[in-house]
Amino acid sequence: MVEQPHGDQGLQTRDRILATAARLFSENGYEHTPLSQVAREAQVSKALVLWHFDSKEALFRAALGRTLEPYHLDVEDLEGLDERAQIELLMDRFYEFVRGNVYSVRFLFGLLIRAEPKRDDVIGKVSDLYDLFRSVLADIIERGRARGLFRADANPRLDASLILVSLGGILIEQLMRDRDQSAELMDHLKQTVFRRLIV
Amino acid sequence: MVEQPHGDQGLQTRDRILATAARLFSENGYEHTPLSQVAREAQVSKALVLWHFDSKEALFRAALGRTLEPYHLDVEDLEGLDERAQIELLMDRFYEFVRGNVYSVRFLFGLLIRAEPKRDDVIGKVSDLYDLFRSVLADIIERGRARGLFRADANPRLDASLILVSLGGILIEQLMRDRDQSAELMDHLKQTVFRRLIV
DNA sequence: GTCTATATACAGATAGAC
DNA sequence: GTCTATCTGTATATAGAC
Repeated sequence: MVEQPHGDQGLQTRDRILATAARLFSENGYEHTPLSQVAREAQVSKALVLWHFDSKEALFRAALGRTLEPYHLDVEDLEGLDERAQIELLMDRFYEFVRGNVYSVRFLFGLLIRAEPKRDDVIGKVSDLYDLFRSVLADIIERGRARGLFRADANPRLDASLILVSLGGILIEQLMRDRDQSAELMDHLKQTVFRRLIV
Repeated sequence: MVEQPHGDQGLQTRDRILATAARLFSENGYEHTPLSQVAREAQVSKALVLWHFDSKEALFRAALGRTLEPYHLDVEDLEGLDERAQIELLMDRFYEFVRGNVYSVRFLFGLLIRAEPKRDDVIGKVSDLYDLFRSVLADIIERGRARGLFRADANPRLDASLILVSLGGILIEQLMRDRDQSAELMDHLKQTVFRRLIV
């Protein structure tokens, strides 16, 4: 896509369109968000939306970038904690992130699970994040084992994966069902994890 | 919807339309399945589809019923097995069912996770199945504990829930990612579960 | 019951004035 | 940059012949 030169007014408007699109795509999905709605809620005409972004698909990609911005894994503040506390912190962070980004998580999930258009774009990004999370967890488990804090028969790769899929399962339980027992389940998962890991 | 009287030919055709719709909705979702495609692949006209089913939505509901037919939980053959084997059998059955019904699972999942039309219809059915599965698991754990096979500190309700969400997590991992490590993870989950439960 | 032909609505996208 | 007006395609649904 070619970036036209914009004045201040243009940037402002373009940004408002983008923010509106990101919100609507997150809330209602690509299919259920007509350009007319984006235009209306951004208080511009359809034609202007398509002037800034060449097509609905281009708009989607741009909005996706914005939606994914808060998705990253911050590991800097893990230092100084023992391995158990590190794992616990990561699990809590995952949980809180999901709770704080329900709309976009639901949206991305829909993209990944369905045959929605252009899921290939996002699948790489989310996959990378997932793999990063897992490898960070596995490294922590490995270190804990080397230090003698965790059991010798801990399996860093599989234990990390199991923690992740369990977190994922709690997340979808939370996304799909009314009655939210996720806090209780999180506690129980932690107990189970550490009972398995800790010597 | 009013059921018109049909002759043999009508029933046959109606059934073919229904089967085609169920397959296409499962494969591509409601939004990506125009009536024209249903009609073409069922080798009838669009008008006939709408003669048998009053609207696309009515067709969807009818097809959904058919899609959900294989979704049930058979617990009769659990008798005679000890509690560990019962749990293992249920986990395997869940796993195999998902692998054998990828399309419809993916479809239902999409319905549940997204704001697709009429998800309320299906959510009850799937929710019931989920609750049934969990209560069956919880009962087995409770019995195993009473028998002294499982640890006294086993928590039937939470342990059952954790098994279920972990299974669910493995399932989505399997649905979303290319590299399929689900068999390995299933094994590891079982080990972890029984290490936690067994005395 | 099944068809062809058509009505109606709305989507994404373009043309051209300002 | 931003608009109004319009094009074009395709969707669901209906009318009416057979």
